[in-house]
Amino acid sequence: MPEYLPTAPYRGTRDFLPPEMSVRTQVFGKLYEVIERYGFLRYDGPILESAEIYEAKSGEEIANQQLYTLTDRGGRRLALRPEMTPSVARMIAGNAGSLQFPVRWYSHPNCHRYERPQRGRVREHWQINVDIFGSTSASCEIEIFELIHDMLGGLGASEDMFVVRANDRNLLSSALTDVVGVTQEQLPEVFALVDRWEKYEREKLAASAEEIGLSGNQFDKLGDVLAAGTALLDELPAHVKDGSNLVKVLGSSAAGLIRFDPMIVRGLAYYTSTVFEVFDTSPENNRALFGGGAYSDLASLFTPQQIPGIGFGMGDVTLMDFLQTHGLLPQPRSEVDAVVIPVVEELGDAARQVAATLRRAGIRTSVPLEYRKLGKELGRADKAGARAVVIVGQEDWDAGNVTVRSLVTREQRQVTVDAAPTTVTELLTD
RNA sequence: GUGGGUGUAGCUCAGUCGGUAGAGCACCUGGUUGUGGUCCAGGGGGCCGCGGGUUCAAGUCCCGUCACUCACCCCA
Repeated sequence: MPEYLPTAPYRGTRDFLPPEMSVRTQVFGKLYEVIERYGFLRYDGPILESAEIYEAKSGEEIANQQLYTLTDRGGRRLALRPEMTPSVARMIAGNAGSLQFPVRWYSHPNCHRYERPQRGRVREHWQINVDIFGSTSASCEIEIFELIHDMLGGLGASEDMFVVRANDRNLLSSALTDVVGVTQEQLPEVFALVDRWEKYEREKLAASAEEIGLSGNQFDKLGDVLAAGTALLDELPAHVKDGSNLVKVLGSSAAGLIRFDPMIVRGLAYYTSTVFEVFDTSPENNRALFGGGAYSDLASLFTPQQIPGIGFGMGDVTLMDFLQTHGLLPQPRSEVDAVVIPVVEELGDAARQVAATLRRAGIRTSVPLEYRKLGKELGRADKAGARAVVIVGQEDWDAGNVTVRSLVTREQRQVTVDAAPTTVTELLTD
């Protein structure tokens, strides 16, 4: 008995069969269109990168536990990219001399992380990355927030289906040190505590706070700060607020695009000021849909030139969950619009000639690759999603005619060969 | 890495007290030599995840293992 290899894809990766691929193509095609409407240009890069570029900035978890690494034949340590930001930082740094900043770039790479798969998380995901490099203006934040709303809106989402929660790490730092009295040394740990504030029960949070060295009083004050919303801003020093792009956004006509939320922190180490996460408002998807933030000096690994930026990554897994939950997934496209069927095997050549005229008219057309009886082919054409067939029979063909039949209404018409494309088009546009 | 759930036909699943492997859908053929979706008749398909144990006998009970899945950790 021979041993066969498994047909299932590698754990945490997915095959995209044509129906699913069709849905994805439509969804992402729409997103590309919206993004490009803002003037963003698409780029791409290698899936393999030097492992070093992830070890400094991506955060310990990704580098130590989630990175797929390998050594090439020359002994170089490589990694499958777990995210796109270090790659694009490398590209920007390497080409900074010839770019006119600020630049708007986007990409749609597949990224790999070695993790345990579950809802909203796999080992290979496709992530749309959108970034603006070379500007620290608050207009960048505003444009990114507008774009997020337009992207989700373009997919059919209404404003009540999602919320953009935004924070500024500098505002939070100030609140923690100036209002709660957290020391500089405690700050990273308190950030981590804030990050899980919503997930843990109060006792668990209190225990963590005590471990960090916060008093009971400070812990209560921390809770007040995180729940304060925009009222928190009144308690912060003027120079901190003056330096915050997010405060500028909140004072602009774009304020309605976001909800200020001191609880948003995000794990990635390179964010330095604005951070945001987009949440599905339906309870089934409690995880953040996607998120991003601003960084003051992303390319420091590659160049002394300081290049700031802001951007976000939108993963396909959580996005598809969101669209499915809200009934926003498009239908897969049919295989073809029309099928040309020869009634007898000898008319196969004639059928191909007719099909060629339909294709020249832009009609997606197939001809059966193996001869079958007409009745069978009509059924197969219908199943393939064709809405029209062209029947090529001996008597018709001898007279220069074919029969065009609608698979929807069952009407059929005898027309000349030359008139077939127009007749099919009429049926398809009805 | 930790914990729970589930593995039977291509898909969804049933399988009682351990006693020869089932249904629906899908697929193929015929009824119908140039007209499909309905209907009728027939047919192909199974290492019951894998390995071991108990038993006269295991899809069923026990142990192990792998896979899938959900949650934790973390993150898109």
